[in-house]
Amino acid sequence: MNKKVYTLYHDLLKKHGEAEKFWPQWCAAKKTAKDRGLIAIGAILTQRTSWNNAHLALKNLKRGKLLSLKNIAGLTNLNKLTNLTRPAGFYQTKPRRVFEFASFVTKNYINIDRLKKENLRTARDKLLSLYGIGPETADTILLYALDKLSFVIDEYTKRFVARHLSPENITYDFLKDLFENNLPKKVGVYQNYHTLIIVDQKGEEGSFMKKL
DNA sequence: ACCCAGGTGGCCC
DNA sequence: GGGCCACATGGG
Repeated sequence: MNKKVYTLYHDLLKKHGEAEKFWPQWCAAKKTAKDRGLIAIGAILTQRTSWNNAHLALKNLKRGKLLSLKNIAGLTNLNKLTNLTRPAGFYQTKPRRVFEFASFVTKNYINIDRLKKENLRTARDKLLSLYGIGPETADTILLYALDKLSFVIDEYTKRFVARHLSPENITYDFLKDLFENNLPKKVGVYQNYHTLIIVDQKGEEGSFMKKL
């Protein structure tokens, strides 16, 4: 099973090509602090929600000048944030989750580029300590917003594993280790692999990195 | 009128 | 530590 993890990656590459071609505007080297904030906010908004609905909420935030961690952290109440993110559902929890994350970044790091400089283990532990950020959202933020070496285990990854591998167990940490222990330690590989797993199941349009 | 979608925290045992 | 459950919205 071990060797097969990397083999499957090459199969996906052969079938779909580099995932980066689907989101060239967000290649690691080109990402701005704004992009990183947007990706992190999107990661929270898409929890248990179709990307289309999260996308509607992101467009509302952009229109309302709230697609900004600093602006969100500066809010005195959550009314506007709640109304703009309503399409993403869970209006009683998601706005608060976004606000808590934005406050965490601005209070402790000033901006997300400073958080990016944090040690991976420390950053992950701190993200996990925040309200509404569990392992999947933390890893999504780490891998895509901060370009850190942290593989994402989501529903698509689990289906992919069930379909192509026969893991001893399917706990989050076991599957995360399965990928991380059998791949080159390269952020580009992690990002490409995870994105291709999704593209393989639902097509390019469904990619998390769809242009806003 | 159903059913589903890149989870999470709060229960309960 | 694991198994349930509520949570909200828009699209098929």
